[in-house]
Amino acid sequence: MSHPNIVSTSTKDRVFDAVKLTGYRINRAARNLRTQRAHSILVLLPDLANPFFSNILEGISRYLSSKGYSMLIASTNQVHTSGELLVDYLDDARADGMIILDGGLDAEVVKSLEKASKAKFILFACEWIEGANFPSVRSENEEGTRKAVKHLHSLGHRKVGHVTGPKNNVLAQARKDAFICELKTLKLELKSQWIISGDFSLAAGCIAAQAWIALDDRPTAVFCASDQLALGFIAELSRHDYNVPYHVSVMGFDDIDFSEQYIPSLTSIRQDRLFLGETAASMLMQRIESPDKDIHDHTAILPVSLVIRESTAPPNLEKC
Amino acid sequence: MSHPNIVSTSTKDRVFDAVKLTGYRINRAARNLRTQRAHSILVLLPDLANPFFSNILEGISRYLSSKGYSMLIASTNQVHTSGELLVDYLDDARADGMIILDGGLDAEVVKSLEKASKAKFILFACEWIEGANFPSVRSENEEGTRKAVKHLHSLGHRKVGHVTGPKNNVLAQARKDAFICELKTLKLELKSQWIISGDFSLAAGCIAAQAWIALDDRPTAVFCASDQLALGFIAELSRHDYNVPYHVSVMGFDDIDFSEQYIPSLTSIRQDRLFLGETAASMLMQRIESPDKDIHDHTAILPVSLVIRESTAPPNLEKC
DNA sequence: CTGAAAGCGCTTACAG
DNA sequence: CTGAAAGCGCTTACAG
Repeated sequence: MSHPNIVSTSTKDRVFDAVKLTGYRINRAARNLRTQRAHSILVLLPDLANPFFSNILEGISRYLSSKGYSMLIASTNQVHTSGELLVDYLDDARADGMIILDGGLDAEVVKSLEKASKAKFILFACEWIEGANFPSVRSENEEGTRKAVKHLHSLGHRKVGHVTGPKNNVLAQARKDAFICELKTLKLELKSQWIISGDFSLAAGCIAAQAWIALDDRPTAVFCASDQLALGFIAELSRHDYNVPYHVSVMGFDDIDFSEQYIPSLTSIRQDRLFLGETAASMLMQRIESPDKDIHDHTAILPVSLVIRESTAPPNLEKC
Repeated sequence: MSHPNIVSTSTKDRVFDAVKLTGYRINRAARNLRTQRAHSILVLLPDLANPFFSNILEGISRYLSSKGYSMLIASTNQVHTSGELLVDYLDDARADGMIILDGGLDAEVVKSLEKASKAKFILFACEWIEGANFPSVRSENEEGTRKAVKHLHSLGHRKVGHVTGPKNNVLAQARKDAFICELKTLKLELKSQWIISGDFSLAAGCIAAQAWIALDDRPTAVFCASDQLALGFIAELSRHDYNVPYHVSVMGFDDIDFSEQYIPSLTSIRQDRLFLGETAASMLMQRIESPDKDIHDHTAILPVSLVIRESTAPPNLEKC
């Protein structure tokens, strides 16, 4: 049955008839043991409860199931708290490879992954580890940030602020650096208090809004490092009777589903998370299925696009 | 190593020393083959991209990893489109059991699951199949609906509408039936056009809002079968310059993260999805680990609670 | 092209 | 309490 084309037609028919008759189902545990393949890969999320990852999972799962592979899921917290080692998934033959969506792994864990016997089959998606040499798939964070700042600039904003993601997060860092860089390119002023620290969450967006309200000299537009930040920011402003985009324009990054339905709907930078998942899965599968081939596509950077909605508008100079 | 307590201490030490020295890792494929257990369970979602399920997954995953089990994920669409059979996961020894979060499976698929050799290890969570005999875990849909209607009634609303979930969905049906029933109990009027068909999505909420706007005699409060519906409903009303709760009170069901941050924040019926996931996993594991024991807890119904926020208020009679 | 044998790495029962 | 043997159900190489 593994190689149906090398036997005669009559034998093939007899075999397939017998399969139907007896209801034979292959036993994957036996096959996995014999082939030394788990025929499954592990996807590691920072936090299973975060809906941001749903679409990426969908993309990964689609690709894997088309190749007959299963998708195992774990979250960083759990692996740590349960005392399991991440590298065990590879070493104990539970998974043939790993897609890691968490760039915030402990240095110690990263080290153990780097020297794992199956280190070649570890790939980062969305986030990545600065300094480590794992292949990765990510969005155009810099270009997306430039698009955001340019959009606000083209609306007439000259005082633009930024709410960052969590300190030490690679995405947050990349977006913040690109933000500062683009402001310089456009020769826009940047006061240090216009950069407000956050952490990608709704709650952090609320706190950032309070910081914005407390400023003497407020930016007329704010680029948030995630949509959730932006949504929380807008919500808190609204509670203090500030209107978006009338008093301040607000942008996010990600374009999650809710952004379109929020009031006001949110201008954002769209990442195609489904495609990101599919790309990650296909890159990893390529390595697993042809382990000897030298593969050159080490980092895939996927395009993002500006989605203009109601939360950004020309600055309302009289009010600011 | 499977039974460390039946050997002498000295032997035990020698074994564990050797394990450390050689870096021995158990091969799970071999263990799975020998024990005839996959040590993993499959979670089937209707749609991986739907963030509603994230917290349930987190709950399931926590419980499973505490028992040394892995979590496999698939979505109904994919299983169908890839031509795989759902029942194969059980039959080919990939999974020891299944938690199904989709009550909308084809009758044919349900039938194949019912006569599966491992049918005892299939459990429904959140949704369920009317007429089938699988164990299930669900929230108090009826009681939650009663709490919602009572809340609106106690605010003074006498004309209460409902936006339903998808036709044929068990949750939608349960909530709609309970809604009609509670209105009768409270002796409230119910016009047939006050029940608006939806499908749990943001987009359906928008369409339902248009239907509400088009009514001659509008309900002063609307109970939506999901938070996403309610959020879409509010968004669309806002685009037509209707204010919630001033022109109409709106409630949801689920209490998803965004509901707290929406403008206005959403009054809802809270389901503890994390706990639901943990309960489902624990019920299933009990069956898997003691297959001979007769287990009586066939259906677990978990409590829900009313969360009052800004989207509901006393009716504004002059405006309606 | 076909059939029988070996072996993947465990666990379990059994003999000593 | 300890050690050696059998076997889970496949796949792969090998002999016919």
